[in-house]
Amino acid sequence: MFQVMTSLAPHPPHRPRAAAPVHARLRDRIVRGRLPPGTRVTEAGIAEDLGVSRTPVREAMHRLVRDGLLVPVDGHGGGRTRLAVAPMDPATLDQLYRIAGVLEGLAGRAAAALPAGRRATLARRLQGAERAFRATAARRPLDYDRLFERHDAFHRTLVDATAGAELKAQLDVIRPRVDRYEWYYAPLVGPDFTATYREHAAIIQAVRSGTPETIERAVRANWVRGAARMVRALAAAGRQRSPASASS
Amino acid sequence: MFQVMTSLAPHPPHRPRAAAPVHARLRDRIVRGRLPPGTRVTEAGIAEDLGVSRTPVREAMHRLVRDGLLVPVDGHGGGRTRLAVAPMDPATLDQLYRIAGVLEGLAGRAAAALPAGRRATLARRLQGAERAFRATAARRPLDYDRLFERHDAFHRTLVDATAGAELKAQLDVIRPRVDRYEWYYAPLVGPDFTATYREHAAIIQAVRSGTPETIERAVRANWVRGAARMVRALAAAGRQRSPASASS
DNA sequence: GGAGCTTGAATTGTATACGATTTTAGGATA
DNA sequence: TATCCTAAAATCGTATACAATTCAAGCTCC
Repeated sequence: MFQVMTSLAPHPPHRPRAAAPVHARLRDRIVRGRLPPGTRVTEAGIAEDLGVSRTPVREAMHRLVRDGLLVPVDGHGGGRTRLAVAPMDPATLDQLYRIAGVLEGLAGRAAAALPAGRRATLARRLQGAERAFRATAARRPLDYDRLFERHDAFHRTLVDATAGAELKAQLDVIRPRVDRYEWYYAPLVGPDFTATYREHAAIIQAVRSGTPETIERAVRANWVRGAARMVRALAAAGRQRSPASASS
Repeated sequence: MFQVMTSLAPHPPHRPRAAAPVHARLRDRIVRGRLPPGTRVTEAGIAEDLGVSRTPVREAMHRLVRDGLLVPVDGHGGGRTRLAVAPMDPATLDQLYRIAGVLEGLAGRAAAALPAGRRATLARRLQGAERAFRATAARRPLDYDRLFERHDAFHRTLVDATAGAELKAQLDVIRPRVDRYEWYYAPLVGPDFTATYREHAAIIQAVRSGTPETIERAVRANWVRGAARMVRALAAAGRQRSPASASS
């Protein structure tokens, strides 16, 4: 009887839309690593933690399963589904980034069909987003939180201007997972981002005056090569840790 | 007290997994057109109709929103979300098919990386699926239900053999919507499917001995041209109905 | 001392009660 | 007759109760 409204509004006996905030908070916790891969998550636990009943938590957890951030765990044959934070591995990373690449590539193609004025505007906006990204990447100490936002903003600028509602929705489905890998492993890839600069510049140039194929190729290359960089950095970090773990 | 167990098992007081069947049944009703676009759907109505409580219905409806088969309707500013069966229009059709094209194209690329034996097996299986498709398409009267299954089987054969789990999941997200358009408009496109035969043959040939790019192009062309055929047939049907509606 | 069984705790899935807000129908009035 | 106001119905979001199943620990028996 005492855990009601421990977290939100002052006293309203009715809190509309608790499910959305719960989903957002849980998603962020997973994406930012506060809930590491493999962590078991229970409805009652989260409900008590966030001060709401199981109902909205349940809804949020089902959405997170669809987002690919929670996965059913255990064989436990015909029983109910126990959930845990989805694992992370290089193979999944590669798949995810290729998917993001073809989807965003498809969005990019549409830039070539834009009227000249809007196309130029888009190129200018991308240039601005890229300038902000580079500025943040050049700062020391490196603020990876802000850098993540800037990088996201660059890609969103392109997608918002070119993708239809269906494509945006489709991109929204994988974005949380992609974001999680970005959040975890960007520090391993940095602090040198010249390869990213080059690829972003190619995208901007293609948007400015390229064919649909040129734009698509540039966008896809950025994602595929980004994944490769990340996998390489991951393997390097693993090699570094490997001997240490053998000695201890 | 009397509407309990009006529909399912003999007497089990507990029906595990009511949500999944509800989702499946509702999805099929929408895909097959028994719930036409624009139909308003309420939790209580479906619950009574299927003989379960609102809870699993609510879960199913939320999934259907994510599937894009139900959409929030009405402005009604800050209120709750009223749901209706999503509308259908040529622009959405085009977007969806392009998305399916790039995703399945990405899957197809992986066929080129298969060991020679499995690659040949896949080509043979595709050939078999295509043969079954053509046989069904040649029968009169045309059984569009069966034809739908055969067509689906061809594409599934490719995807199952080449796509990773992430890509399959991504394809599952748009499949219901694509299926709905197929179901509604395939009869308008038929009964001549020679263009589809040609494109499928190109896919099989590319899978047999093409480069990743060749395969991807063939798969994408099939989807993009399929959408174009459907939009054209739709416009033709509209032109036919248009004068009639003006006269009546 | 070890293996199998039994009981209890934990957890999910479903049903239902309740509150709040929007929509809509009906009536009164200008 | 049209419009505005009022009240009731409809509907969604949340909380909670209950059923059922699984997992684990402890106990008994060989």
